[in-house]
Amino acid sequence: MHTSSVCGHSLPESEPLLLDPETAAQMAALFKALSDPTRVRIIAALSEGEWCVYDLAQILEMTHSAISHQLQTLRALRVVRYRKEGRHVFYALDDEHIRDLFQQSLEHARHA
Amino acid sequence: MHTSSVCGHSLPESEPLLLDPETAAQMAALFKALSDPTRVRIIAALSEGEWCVYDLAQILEMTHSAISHQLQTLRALRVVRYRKEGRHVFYALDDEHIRDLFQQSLEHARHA
DNA sequence: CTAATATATGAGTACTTGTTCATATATAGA
DNA sequence: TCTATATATGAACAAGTACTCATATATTAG
Repeated sequence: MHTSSVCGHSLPESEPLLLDPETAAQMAALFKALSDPTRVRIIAALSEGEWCVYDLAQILEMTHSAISHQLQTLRALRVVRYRKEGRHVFYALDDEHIRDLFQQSLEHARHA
Repeated sequence: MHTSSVCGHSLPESEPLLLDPETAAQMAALFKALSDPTRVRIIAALSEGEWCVYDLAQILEMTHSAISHQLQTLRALRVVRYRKEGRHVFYALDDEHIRDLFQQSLEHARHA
């Protein structure tokens, strides 16, 4: 009978160890923004400056619709912000943290 | 007639700007490891030390099967390594970079 | 005004994913 | 050996996702 086996290892009793589900979900949502190749490429482009949907579609060689859908996803995640100028809508990174995560993992990918 | 509009903005010609699809896919795969709340909580626990499947299931209050399936996913992504000891299989973080990404986003989540 | 351009968005669809359930394998203890 | 324990794994299923296509909206040019 044992309700909290530790397989012979000792639990650090004062430590959190278990992330509360809410924080875990929040972190997972952030990483989800970067868990798709198209969004990674969009963020790569936006880390150089702001771009309109039209140019992003050309740069990534994808349809405007596909890009626009992904941008709505990134907007919902508060990763990007936008600015209207005439017929164009310019998108830019809104969250500095995303840029850090992106850069850090880019360096890792490049010599891994 | 224009095949490379820049919406009035100038392209930094010497810059990459566009991430090659292969690198983008590689980065997306890494972030995918952290894009699920269950995996985030597993990684949170493993960042404190190694744990066997049995204990992880108790800590997260989930079935052994669900935990085991996720661990196979993390193994495939080379995020965790394992060590057999008797009936138990102890898992630990294999990739130091994951710990960095995890810690960085945890700090962000905690005062965001 | 009309026509063209830039973007947004809903529906549809193929694909992926996270879990449960049942079952299989492996090790330890009696 | 037989039984209980620890983990792994395949099938099934519901939910989510990334795209295409068609269409809608908004702005500019003529």
